[in-house]
Amino acid sequence: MELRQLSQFVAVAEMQSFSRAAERLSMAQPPLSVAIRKLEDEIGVSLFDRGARGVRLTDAGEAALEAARKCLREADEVVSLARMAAKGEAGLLRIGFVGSATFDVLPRLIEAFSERYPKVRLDLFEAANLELLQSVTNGRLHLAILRVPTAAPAGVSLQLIEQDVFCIALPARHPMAGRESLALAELADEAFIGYVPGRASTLHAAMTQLCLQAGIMPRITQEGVQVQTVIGLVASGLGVAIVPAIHSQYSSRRVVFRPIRDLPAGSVIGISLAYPTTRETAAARRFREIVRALPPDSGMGEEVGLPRL
Amino acid sequence: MELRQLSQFVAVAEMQSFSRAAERLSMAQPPLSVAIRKLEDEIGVSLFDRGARGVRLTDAGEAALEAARKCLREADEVVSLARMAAKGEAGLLRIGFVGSATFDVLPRLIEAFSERYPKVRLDLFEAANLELLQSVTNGRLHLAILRVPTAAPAGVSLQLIEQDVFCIALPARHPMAGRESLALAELADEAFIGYVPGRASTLHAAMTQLCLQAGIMPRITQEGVQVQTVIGLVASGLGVAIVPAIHSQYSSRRVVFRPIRDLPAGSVIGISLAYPTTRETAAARRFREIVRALPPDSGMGEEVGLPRL
DNA sequence: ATAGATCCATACATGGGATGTATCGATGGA
DNA sequence: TCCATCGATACATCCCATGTATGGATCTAT
Repeated sequence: MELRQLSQFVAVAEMQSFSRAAERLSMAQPPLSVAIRKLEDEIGVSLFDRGARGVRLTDAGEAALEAARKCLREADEVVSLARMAAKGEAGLLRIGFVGSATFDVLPRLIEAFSERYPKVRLDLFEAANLELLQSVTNGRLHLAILRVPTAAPAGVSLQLIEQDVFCIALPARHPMAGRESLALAELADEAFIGYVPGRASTLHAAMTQLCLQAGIMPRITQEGVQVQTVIGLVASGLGVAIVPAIHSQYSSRRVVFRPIRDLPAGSVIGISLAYPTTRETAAARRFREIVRALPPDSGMGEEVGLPRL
Repeated sequence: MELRQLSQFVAVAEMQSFSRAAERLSMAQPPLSVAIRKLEDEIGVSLFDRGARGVRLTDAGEAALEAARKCLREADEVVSLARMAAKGEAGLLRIGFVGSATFDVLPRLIEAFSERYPKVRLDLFEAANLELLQSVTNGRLHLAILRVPTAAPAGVSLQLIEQDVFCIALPARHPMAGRESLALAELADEAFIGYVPGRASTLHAAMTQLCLQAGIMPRITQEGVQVQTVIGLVASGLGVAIVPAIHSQYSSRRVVFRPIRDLPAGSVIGISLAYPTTRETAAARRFREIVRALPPDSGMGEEVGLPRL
């Protein structure tokens, strides 16, 4: 059985006539009769009752008609999906992300991308920066959303999604909570909430370097992996923390966020997209296009004079 | 594009090799390569990355693979449905029924039939006896479940589903409610709930004949179409009624049912299946087989000495 | 009632395409 | 460096889908 026969079957069923169906199919009537007869022979049941004034579907034909239409639609879908996938408008996209992205970046990107390319299935995996970069390198992931600055291995490129600066998070009852801005040196004697070096290594490294440049050695009493966890510990009054300013818009009354005065120019953090420089799939390129077109989120970053990366 | 090409595409995708796929398809490798190449040309995108150690699906191929499998399954479904429909195991069955059937017969039959032949869609229509018989005659209905005795037109046969006898329904507070059985003559002066002649003509005629044979002329004060309605009127104390004994098992405390003493042998009522003697569809025959095999419902009919029709 | 129109089936010829055989070229492993 | 493996190419063959011509059955109209 072939699709051609199914088209012919549907045409005859809809036209209720071999002659008119043949006309619609741009073919002569006799070969159409032969083709339908062969189809019937193959299935083993007759699909039409032949009358002198046209044909009518048998019960078997009636039962098979819908399935035949569905089969033809599915065949069109094969072509459509293949063509769309070649343009990156269908298929599968495996994206890894760091925990920080779940907070704001990931839902925004997914919503924007899925609206534009609904036929692309997104498979999402959470992991740490290092593992994400490895997965992009060996092809297990098409894209990764990770913390920068980070050292990208050869063959992996980075595209900035969103840049940000550090700010200070203080408990609302902290003596310095009323100040408009703070220098890091003023916090030299405070208890700090830091980042777990292994699992939030980018933030850990950036914070350490920032403190080094400010000439302080922070006394770290607690460590968190997620920024939200760190802020939660600050809210509990356990200490102060250095956090990405973007997080300032989502927090409780128990915490205040203050810009860092005299922030060194190089201490910029952000979220980037990692993608294979070569072997990038079409869908991944579409995703990057969406990211590029998306307006950046308006956090505190711009208020505090966000430098360009 | 043809189903053969889709099978070949799926085979190559699953085997990840042209040679092995060709073997599975019982064909030589070169024509398989040519066929896939033609498919790719037609779609306009390449489906495989050819390597020296086999082939791998491209993103487009990956996206199209599932649709291709679904298309092939649907093609099988076409054959399967046609064959099953020819045996009456799939397709559509239009069945008409009288209101009395909704009460017990219809749900039992539908459940039994649908369990055995789940691929047959049942379309159900309620109508009166006369209209049902016309619809069976002109083919609008494949089967009809109706009240007997009835005069079937030429070309329509009847198959008994369930036979029953009349019994007396009395309000529970009626003076004669305590009697074990009643003769119709004893009710000569009672107010009767009857049946609307036009819309419950079989019951009306059977009741009329029964009273005629008993030598009484019932004083009918109310009329109902549905037996349940008539019983409801009896429950309200508006009179007594002659109803099919099968209904005795489903009623309230306000009504009692008593056998009719000296019931004439010919006064048997029932529910039958009407079907076209010729031009009966296979599915209709399957339905009648199910009906024949189904055990009869155990109502009061047997207790009062149900005669055979 | 009969002639014509309509519609599907049959018979036969033809051309395109699916398949097979033989062979080549490329790639990876020993 | 040689060999094995795998897919691509070239060419021949045969099947089958299609077209043309025609027959047979049924319905309609005069």
